[in-house]
Amino acid sequence: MSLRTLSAHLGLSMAAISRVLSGSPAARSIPPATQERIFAAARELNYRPNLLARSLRRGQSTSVGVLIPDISEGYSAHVLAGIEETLSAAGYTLVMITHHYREEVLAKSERIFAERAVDAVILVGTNLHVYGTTPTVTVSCPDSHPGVTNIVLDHDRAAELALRHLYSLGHRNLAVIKGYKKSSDTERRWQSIERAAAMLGMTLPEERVVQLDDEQQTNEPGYRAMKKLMHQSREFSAVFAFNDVAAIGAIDAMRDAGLDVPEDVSVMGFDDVAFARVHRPSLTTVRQPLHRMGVLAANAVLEKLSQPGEKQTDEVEVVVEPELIVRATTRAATVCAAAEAA
Amino acid sequence: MSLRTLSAHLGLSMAAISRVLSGSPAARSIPPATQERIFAAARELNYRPNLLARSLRRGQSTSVGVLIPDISEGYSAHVLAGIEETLSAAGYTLVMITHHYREEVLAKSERIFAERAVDAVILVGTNLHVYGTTPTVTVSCPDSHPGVTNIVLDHDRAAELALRHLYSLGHRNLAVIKGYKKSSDTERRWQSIERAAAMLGMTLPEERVVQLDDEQQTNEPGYRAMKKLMHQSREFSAVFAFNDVAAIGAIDAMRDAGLDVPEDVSVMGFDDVAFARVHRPSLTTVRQPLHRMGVLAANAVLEKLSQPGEKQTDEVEVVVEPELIVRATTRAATVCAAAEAA
DNA sequence: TTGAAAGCGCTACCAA
DNA sequence: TTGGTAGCGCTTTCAA
Repeated sequence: MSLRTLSAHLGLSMAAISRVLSGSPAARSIPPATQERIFAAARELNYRPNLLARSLRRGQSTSVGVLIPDISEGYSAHVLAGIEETLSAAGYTLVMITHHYREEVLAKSERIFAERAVDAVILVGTNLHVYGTTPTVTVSCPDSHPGVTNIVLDHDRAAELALRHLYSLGHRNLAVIKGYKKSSDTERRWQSIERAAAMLGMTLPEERVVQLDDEQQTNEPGYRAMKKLMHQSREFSAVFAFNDVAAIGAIDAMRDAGLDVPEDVSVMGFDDVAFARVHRPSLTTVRQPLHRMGVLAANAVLEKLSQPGEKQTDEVEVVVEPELIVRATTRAATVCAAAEAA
Repeated sequence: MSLRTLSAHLGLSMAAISRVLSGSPAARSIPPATQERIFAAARELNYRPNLLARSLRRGQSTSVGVLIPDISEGYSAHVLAGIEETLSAAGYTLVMITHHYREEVLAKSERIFAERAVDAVILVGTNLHVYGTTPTVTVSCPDSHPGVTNIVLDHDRAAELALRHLYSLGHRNLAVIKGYKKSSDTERRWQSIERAAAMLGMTLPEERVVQLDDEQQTNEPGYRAMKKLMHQSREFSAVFAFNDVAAIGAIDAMRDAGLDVPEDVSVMGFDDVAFARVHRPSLTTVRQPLHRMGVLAANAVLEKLSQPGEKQTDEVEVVVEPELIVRATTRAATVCAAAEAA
């Protein structure tokens, strides 16, 4: 079922039919009666324009490349859902690549996006690679780049919310589980935590800081990190984990070591993924509006595509606000821990 | 950077270059020296073939349509990850549509897949819609269809594993939370449960059966279902939930009603999604090899595409085996419950 | 061993 | 108001 067949069937030129069916402005000069006839025939013969051909001709594919670390759980999935909803409602298709932090995939992504002629690229939780002149939007990218819109959480605010909460509960000796070194938020978040700690007069000695050794979205990296932390120090009454899964892993490790959460130690997660609320004890955490960040990224792409030619060269940051979600893993520092701090 | 520019640059015909770069068999008759020259130039000038043009010409797009209920958590995400890994390793791209069980989206999906000229379609957890002659693979589709390969769990075996486990712990009075009515596994699973119950001599009176009222992947539908169940009957010592999130919702509802799991009631989940292990108490559940089901679906697609012409007309079922994962939410029936059953 | 040219299905320019 | 036609970038047949 191509335009040619339809044209033969209707006795009209392919040009006329194309104009009507693709909603071209030139269709205004075609009488309503003819238009109706065309629509009817298209419906009846079940005609679907071939988007490959249209894309080739128009030089745009109505598709957007999306590069994410993973889909199977948590962070990326929430963002991706927001992106998918928004872009597919606008008629776009995603060319999705998951990289699992592997260099080869990241390198190959550029080639794939170029071959598929995507109109724009969205990078989620990934350090920026080069995509030439393709309009680019990033989510949680650590650095700014000319012409790139970056959707980021206000990490300073997030760290402040978390630490103020712990401080107000009497916690002075904080331990931190930093993110996996390749995760895009790791450095930025850490700097914000240092700043907030300094502001509140909380110290963060080296032995109370550990780092996730894997990006794996299970509790294991958090479990290992906590083991290591407890080996280095016992002088903490609260732990701030890089994300919710790590927090849960940490809780498991402490339980196995005979420590109760929140009785002995308070734990703070990050992200507020779906199971944070469902976990027992339910997780106190800092919510990132992940779904909305996906929507914002998609909208930024759509905006860029709606005004072609206007090559922006300055970097734009869209900052979203975190939210403190207080649940069951944080409570007032025990007398003992408070005494230590004094 | 098109073939034409490359051709001009090399002083060779587009035909020759195309043959070499696309790995056509006809390239064998081109001397290695020339081939090397072509590869070098392509690399140097950063040439990427336009896949839109190639697809148009070849009549195949190296893309596969994937229709899933949702991406943000659990079931679909695990399957999707398996599909994505396998197909992207084979050079395919996904055209992904999430339908959230909405009829309009399901209807529109056919049009989108046709327009994007996907080579095949994979439907996950979705009742089959019509995709004409496009090679189709389904995951957990309730019915069989001519020419369609269906990847399914052995539900009879799954129900038997679960019920035998509960039976062996002394449970006789079982309650069941059926799946959301639109979920593709609901009916099939329910029939298997009835069969297994009959086999073991366990009864399933109406008042001990409830149904999820939403497909939402949170604990709320399970919470509501359990509330309703407790309103209808208290004569059960074990609950078999349709999936893990529902099981967790049910546990919450029982806790709020003063019942302890597993002390008073045993709970059995389904799927073994990531947080089932992490939840406290950790969930006894029937594991579906979701990731592998995704891989199998993708492989079935690749196989179909590798042997064109061979139109299969008989339905093929690929049956995968469930696995009983015993954790902390099931234990021996209390004396009281056992006495009631006697 | 290499090249010329047709044509995949569509859109957009120019002409009528 | 409508139609003819060139051409998007590629592959592949046929000819040399």
